[in-house]
Amino acid sequence: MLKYSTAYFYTMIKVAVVEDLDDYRNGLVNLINWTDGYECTGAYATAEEAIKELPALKPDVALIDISLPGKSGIELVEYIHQNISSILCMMCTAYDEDEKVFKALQAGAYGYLLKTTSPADIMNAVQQLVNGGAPMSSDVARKVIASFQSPKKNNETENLTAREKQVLELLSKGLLYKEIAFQLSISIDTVKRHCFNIYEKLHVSNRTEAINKYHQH
Amino acid sequence: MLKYSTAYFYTMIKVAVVEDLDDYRNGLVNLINWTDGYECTGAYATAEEAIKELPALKPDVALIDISLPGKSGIELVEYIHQNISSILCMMCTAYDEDEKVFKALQAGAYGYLLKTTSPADIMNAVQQLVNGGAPMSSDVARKVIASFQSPKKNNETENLTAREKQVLELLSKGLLYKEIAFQLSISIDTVKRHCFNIYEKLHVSNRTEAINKYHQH
DNA sequence: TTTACAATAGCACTTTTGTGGTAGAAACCC
DNA sequence: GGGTTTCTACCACAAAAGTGCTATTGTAAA
Repeated sequence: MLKYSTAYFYTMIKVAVVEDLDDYRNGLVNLINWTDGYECTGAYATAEEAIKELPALKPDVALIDISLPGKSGIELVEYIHQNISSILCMMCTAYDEDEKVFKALQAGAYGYLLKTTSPADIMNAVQQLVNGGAPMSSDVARKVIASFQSPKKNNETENLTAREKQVLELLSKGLLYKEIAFQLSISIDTVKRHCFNIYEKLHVSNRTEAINKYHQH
Repeated sequence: MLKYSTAYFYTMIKVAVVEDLDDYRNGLVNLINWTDGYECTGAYATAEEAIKELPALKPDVALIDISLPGKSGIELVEYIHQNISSILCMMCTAYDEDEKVFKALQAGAYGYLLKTTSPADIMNAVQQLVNGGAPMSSDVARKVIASFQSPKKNNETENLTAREKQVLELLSKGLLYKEIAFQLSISIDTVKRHCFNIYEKLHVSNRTEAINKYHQH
């Protein structure tokens, strides 16, 4: 490797692999090391092993099997996303695991590969990931979008007057009546009145329920 | 059209176009009508015109320019998503409008086209949309995923015991102390105690603030 | 010009919350 | 075994929230 320039070495993209099937894991490791500009800095059969070493190695990318024995790939992604967020996670999955893929993305992955993907396409996907993309199939993308779209607004909150919405907004920040009164330069009793009206309009009976309706969830 | 079989007619995918540039709009209309299996059921220069006719026509797909004069394409998507949710919206956009595209997706679109896209690829994208996909570029997909991923959990909430988390969960639903007590089969005073401890650990002083910390925001 | 509604405010009262103290039983860790 | 933490529970009190009245003002709609 050092035969080539050291400058080249420094731009190497470091990839780790977490996969329980020995053959597939070794295949990935070889593929990565054989590809110009990439090096495999770690290969693990379980999430537990990976968690021990990844924090020190900090690879750029981690290829993670979605269904690892023991601690699952999804749990591993969650751990990495929460604790070593510089690592970009890509899931490796068999067919028909849409639900799992979705959960993995939610947990912190940015893409996934089918295990049937060709070596060239695997490295394309990794490259895409590093370049700020999110390699995934179109139907998974649709699911992701659907879940991120703002939920349909409840008509009920639209019945609120501007002032009531303002009060509700402050209410949702956890302010007391007297604090809201101070902020809006009105009396506590008026704030109470607004809240009372808000609760009636939203058909709820306390601030928490009102806030929940307001935030839709 | 009816020259061909009527069965064929019934499976036609209906596409509407909302685009202010006459040439581009007409180009899309022709492209759609020339493509087997598709028909254009409406072409509008503004969102306002579209809103008048779309509820009755209910096309399968709407191609919408993202920056329409007057009511924007994003507002139109929002309207459609809220009111005629059977229509799949795809945005048409020039370059460098990532932010707008992102907002359009959030408002209810499921994909987007660059205006430089070739006729064949446009119809591919429409097909993808109808088949449950979400045609978009990889970097927009990444943005979408990033915003949908569960935010990093606050360390503070991790200090809570299992029971405290359970209480906080119920608290966040708007339940009263006595309701929580009933659900957990413990006394009201114990619930109060748990809440008191929760507030201390989270450094807050009422349920709303605790819930806000819990939900991270 | 009525009518309707929004915003304001006060008062009285009940219920719910939040704070403080104490304390026993069970589980877990050195 | 001894120490620590967690869950449980009771009491008392202060603070805040919620409910039910009434009432004035300004503004917008019919």
